[in-house]
Amino acid sequence: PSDECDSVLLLISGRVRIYHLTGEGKEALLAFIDPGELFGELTLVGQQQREEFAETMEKSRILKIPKQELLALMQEQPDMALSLTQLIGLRRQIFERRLKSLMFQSNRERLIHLLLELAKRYGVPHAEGLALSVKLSHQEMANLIGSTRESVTVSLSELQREKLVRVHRRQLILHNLAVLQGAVNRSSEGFS
Amino acid sequence: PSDECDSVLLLISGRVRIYHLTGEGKEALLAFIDPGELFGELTLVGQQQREEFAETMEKSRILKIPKQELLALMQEQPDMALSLTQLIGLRRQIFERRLKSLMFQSNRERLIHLLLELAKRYGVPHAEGLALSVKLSHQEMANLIGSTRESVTVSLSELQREKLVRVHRRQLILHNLAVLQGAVNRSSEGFS
DNA sequence: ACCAGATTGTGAAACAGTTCACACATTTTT
DNA sequence: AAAAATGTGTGAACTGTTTCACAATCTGGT
Repeated sequence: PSDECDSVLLLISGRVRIYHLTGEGKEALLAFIDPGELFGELTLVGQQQREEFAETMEKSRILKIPKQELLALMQEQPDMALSLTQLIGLRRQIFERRLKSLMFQSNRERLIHLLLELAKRYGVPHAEGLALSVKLSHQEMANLIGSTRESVTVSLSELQREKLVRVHRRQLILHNLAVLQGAVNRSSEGFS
Repeated sequence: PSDECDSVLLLISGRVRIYHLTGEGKEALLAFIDPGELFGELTLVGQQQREEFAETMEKSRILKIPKQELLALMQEQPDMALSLTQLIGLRRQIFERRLKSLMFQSNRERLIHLLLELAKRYGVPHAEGLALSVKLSHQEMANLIGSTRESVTVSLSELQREKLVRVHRRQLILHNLAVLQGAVNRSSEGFS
């Protein structure tokens, strides 16, 4: 934050974490950026100052795109404008869902919600279910769901005991997507 | 939700609440829509099904804009596309901030954060500070910050005792914006 | 000005989650 | 293959928040 704010960033290779630091030094993890993804895109909608930190997690190559150029491009190419709108909107949906999950759900439910979101993005087929192609520490998961390392450890072992999840060598495998879904929704499956 | 999803809504007059129901019947209040504001706009970014409920809080007039028409308009008028992007992005920022606030802040801090956000949107000058032009019950505030009615009552009276806030006849007056800000930020005021 | 309904204040008990502290295991470095 | 660093498991004490229950108070409608 407090950095200039006149460009959008495109990650070419590597990995970036977007996070925010709390007063008490806790870290609220907001997003991971994967290669080919844009970030810092809210500068386009008039954000004057960045609100969070971005940090590379490994050696990364980043392309800086001046805001003005991108705005000009959007003017000329309606399709470009549309895709950017979609990008922003899609991420907004993700934040909205996380917000709902955080508002009234228990620690365990929030963890399940996280696993399901990760599955959408990083899920790869696997003999025993769906494997996640990212390796996160309990601490990182805690930072994603607004909880503590210890609580994640507990909830996660609980899920393992219930055979809903397995952890092999730091890799997560979700066994029963349907049951996990059910454990989180319990309502909202809409019936008008 | 589970309703058709091929149009964006524009509120002409009245008031709308956007909310989500938890499994245990709790209500997560996501947003208020005021006259002149769009809602249900995420259908533009490919949302196939609505994820939350929208309910009028008073007699309201609503204009339904078919998604196709709006998309066509965006193609023709780049400015239109841009404003829509901005709308979506602006609201995303609000959700992001709420998320951060929810992640690791206490009940009291979340309430303060809410008051400050409300001040931005509904604040009107007042002899003793800034008055909010909306009247919310404690229950509604609780539903906005993912807490309970009783906790809001307690935190709010605490703030009154500290002379940071006053409630007149259901109307909130914030006395000391700066102190309230400080009570919530405590960090993140960026120093690069 | 009244009454009915909604909203607010408050305290005791229960609970979920955090914190702290330390043992144990796994991964990475040299 | 050690050694160092990082990550995980677990229990006891503590804390903040929720829940429940009820009294007190506002507020809008007639």
